[in-house]
Amino acid sequence: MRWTQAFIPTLREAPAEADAPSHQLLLRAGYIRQVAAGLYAHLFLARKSMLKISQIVREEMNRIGAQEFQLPALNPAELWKESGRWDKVDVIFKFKDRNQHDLCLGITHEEEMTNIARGELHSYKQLPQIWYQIQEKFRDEPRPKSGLLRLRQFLMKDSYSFDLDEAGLDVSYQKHYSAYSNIFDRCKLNYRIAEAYSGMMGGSFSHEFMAPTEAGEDFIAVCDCGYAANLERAQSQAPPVEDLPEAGGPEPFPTPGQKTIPQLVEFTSESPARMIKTLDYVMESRPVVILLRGDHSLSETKLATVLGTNVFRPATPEEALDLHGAHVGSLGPVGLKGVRILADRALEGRKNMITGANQDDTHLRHVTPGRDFDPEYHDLRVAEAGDLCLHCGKPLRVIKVMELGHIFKLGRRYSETMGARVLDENGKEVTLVMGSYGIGIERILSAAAEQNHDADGLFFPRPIAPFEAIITAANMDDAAVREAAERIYTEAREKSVDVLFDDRKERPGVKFKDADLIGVPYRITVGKKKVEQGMAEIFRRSAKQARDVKLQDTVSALKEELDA
RNA sequence: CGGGGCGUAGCGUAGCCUGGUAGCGCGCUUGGUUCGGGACCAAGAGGUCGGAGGUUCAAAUCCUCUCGCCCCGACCA
Repeated sequence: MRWTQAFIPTLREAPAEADAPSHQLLLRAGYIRQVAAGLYAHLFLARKSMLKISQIVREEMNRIGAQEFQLPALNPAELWKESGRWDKVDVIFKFKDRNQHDLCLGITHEEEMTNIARGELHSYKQLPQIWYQIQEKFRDEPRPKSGLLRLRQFLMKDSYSFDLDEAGLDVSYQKHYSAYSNIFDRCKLNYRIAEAYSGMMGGSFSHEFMAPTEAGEDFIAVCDCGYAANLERAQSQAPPVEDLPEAGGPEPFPTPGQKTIPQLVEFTSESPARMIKTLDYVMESRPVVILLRGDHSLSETKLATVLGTNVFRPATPEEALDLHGAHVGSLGPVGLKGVRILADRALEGRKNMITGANQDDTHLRHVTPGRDFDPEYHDLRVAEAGDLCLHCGKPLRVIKVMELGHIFKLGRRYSETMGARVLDENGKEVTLVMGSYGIGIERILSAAAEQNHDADGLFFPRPIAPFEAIITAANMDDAAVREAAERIYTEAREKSVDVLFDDRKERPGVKFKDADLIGVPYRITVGKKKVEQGMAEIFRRSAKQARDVKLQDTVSALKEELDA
C-alpha cells in the first residue's frame, strides 16, 4: 500500500477528550475516530490490526477443535426471558420491533448457543462440542471510557463448550486455557493469568487473562511464586500483629465525638490494627454484623460467597441504631444477641483490641474475639499489597490490569434452566455441562498500545501491527532515492511483506515523525547519501536502532529480522 | 445515577468575569524556495461560537432549559 493512496489521518496533537495513552495515540495515529461515547469508527489501520488479531484468535481456536459460527447479534427476547437474564442484566440494549416484539442486542450468547445445543445435540456421541464466533457485542455500559478500553459496541470472541460431565468440562476448559495463552503470547502481550471471582456457581471457577497497564480498571494480587488472583477474591494472610497481653475483660472508656477509625487512631494513639471495625449489613431483612480489623476493608464479593447470595445491602443508620442501641461510630460486637456475626480471619486469635461499646461516645478496650463475643470466621477482606502469600509466604504485590479474556466454568447454569440434555451411553438423560469463554479483541489492541508506546508514538509487535514495515523515501523528488524505494517496495510485495510505502512528497522530518507514530515495527529508510553508497537503513522502532544494509539485500535482511 | 470539568474552523486553543457580532498556532489550497527528524516566504479557503428560549438597541460573552463529550465514584452478565 502506498501512503498517497491510503487514508491515515495522523494528528500532531491529541484531541482533548483523550486521556489514556492508548486512546490518545490511536487517535493521533489515525486508527480510530469517535462516533459517540463508547462507539468508535475503526479506520484503515485499526481494521487492519483487528483483522490480524482476529486471525490469530481464529487459528488458535481452530487448533483446539473449536468450530466457528456466526449467530445474529440481534436477538429475540424469548430466550433471554427464559434464562432469566432479560430482567436481571441491566446493560442489555432492549427495544421493540414494528410488531411490538421485544428484541435485544447480544451482550454474549449463552442463550442462543444453548438453544442450538438443546435442539441439535441428542447423544453423548456428539460430545464434546466447542462453538465460537467473533462478533460485535453490545452493552449499555453506564460509563464507557478510555477509548477502546470500555466500549458499548465491541468485537468479542466468545466460545461455548458442551460436555457430558465435569471431567469433560475440565478438558474443554484446559483447552481454552492453553489456546488463550497461545493467543496472548502470539500477540506479544505482557499478561498474567489470575484466579477470578466464581460467583455463586458452587465448585465452578474462572480465570482472567490480565494485561498489566496503568489504564486498567482491575487489580490483581500477584506473587513471585506464580500465584495471581483478582483482588476481589485473592486470598492471603495479613502480616502478624503483635498483641498486648490480655488484661481483664472489656472496659468502657469515653471517646466523645470519635466516630471513625482514623479519628480513633488519632484519639487513642493506638494502631488501627488493634481496632475492630463493625459494619452492619442486611440480608433478607435480617441484620448481619461484619467485623474487620481497623485497617482492613470488606470485600463484598467474598461476603456474597459466604452469604450464598448477592442480595444484601449495608444497613441504614436507623437499622444500626436499632440493633446496637448506639449510633454509627460506636458500634461493636460485644453484648449483641440473636444476630449473625461474621468476622474476618485476621481477627482470629487476636486479643486486647478496641471496638465500639454500643453506647454513644464510648468504646471498649481489652476486647478479645472468641472470649467476649463468638463470631463465625471467614475470609472477608480485600487483600492488600504486603499480605503474605498462602502458597509460599512471600509478600504479595498488587498491580493494575486490563481484562483481556475470561474463561469460565458455567456448569449447568444455562443447560439446566433451558433444558439442554442428551442421552448418555446408558440411555439416561443428562444435562449438558457448559463453559463459556471470552476475549475482547479491541482490548488486545489497546493493551498492546498501552504496553508498546513512547513519547513519539506506537510500536506494535509484528503479528498485530497493521503493517510489518514502512518504507520511508526521504525525498521523492530525488530520482535515485525514488527509484531505489520503488524497487524495494516491489520486491517486498513480491516476498509477501506487508509493507506501507511512504511515497508522499513530504519533508523527511514529517515522514519520520509519522513513521514513529503509527505503530509499524520496522522502517526502511531510503535517503540520498546512503543510496549513493548503495545502502539503505533498517530501523527497528521499538529500540530505535538502525543498521545499514546493501540496497539489493534490504528486503531479505528485513525478512530475516521479521522472522527472527 | 451522584460529584466535577468541558463544548469557539479538521486538531489544539484565546476571547466569556467587565455584552459592541471572532483571534492565534497547527493542518488544508495555490505559487515559489527548501529537502535525514513535524521548514520558510507570499496569497487564500474554512466558523449558524453544541442547540433552543429569554434579557438587551446589541449576546460567544448575562439568565433559563436542553443535548453532547471527558474524568472520579456507584454499577459491571
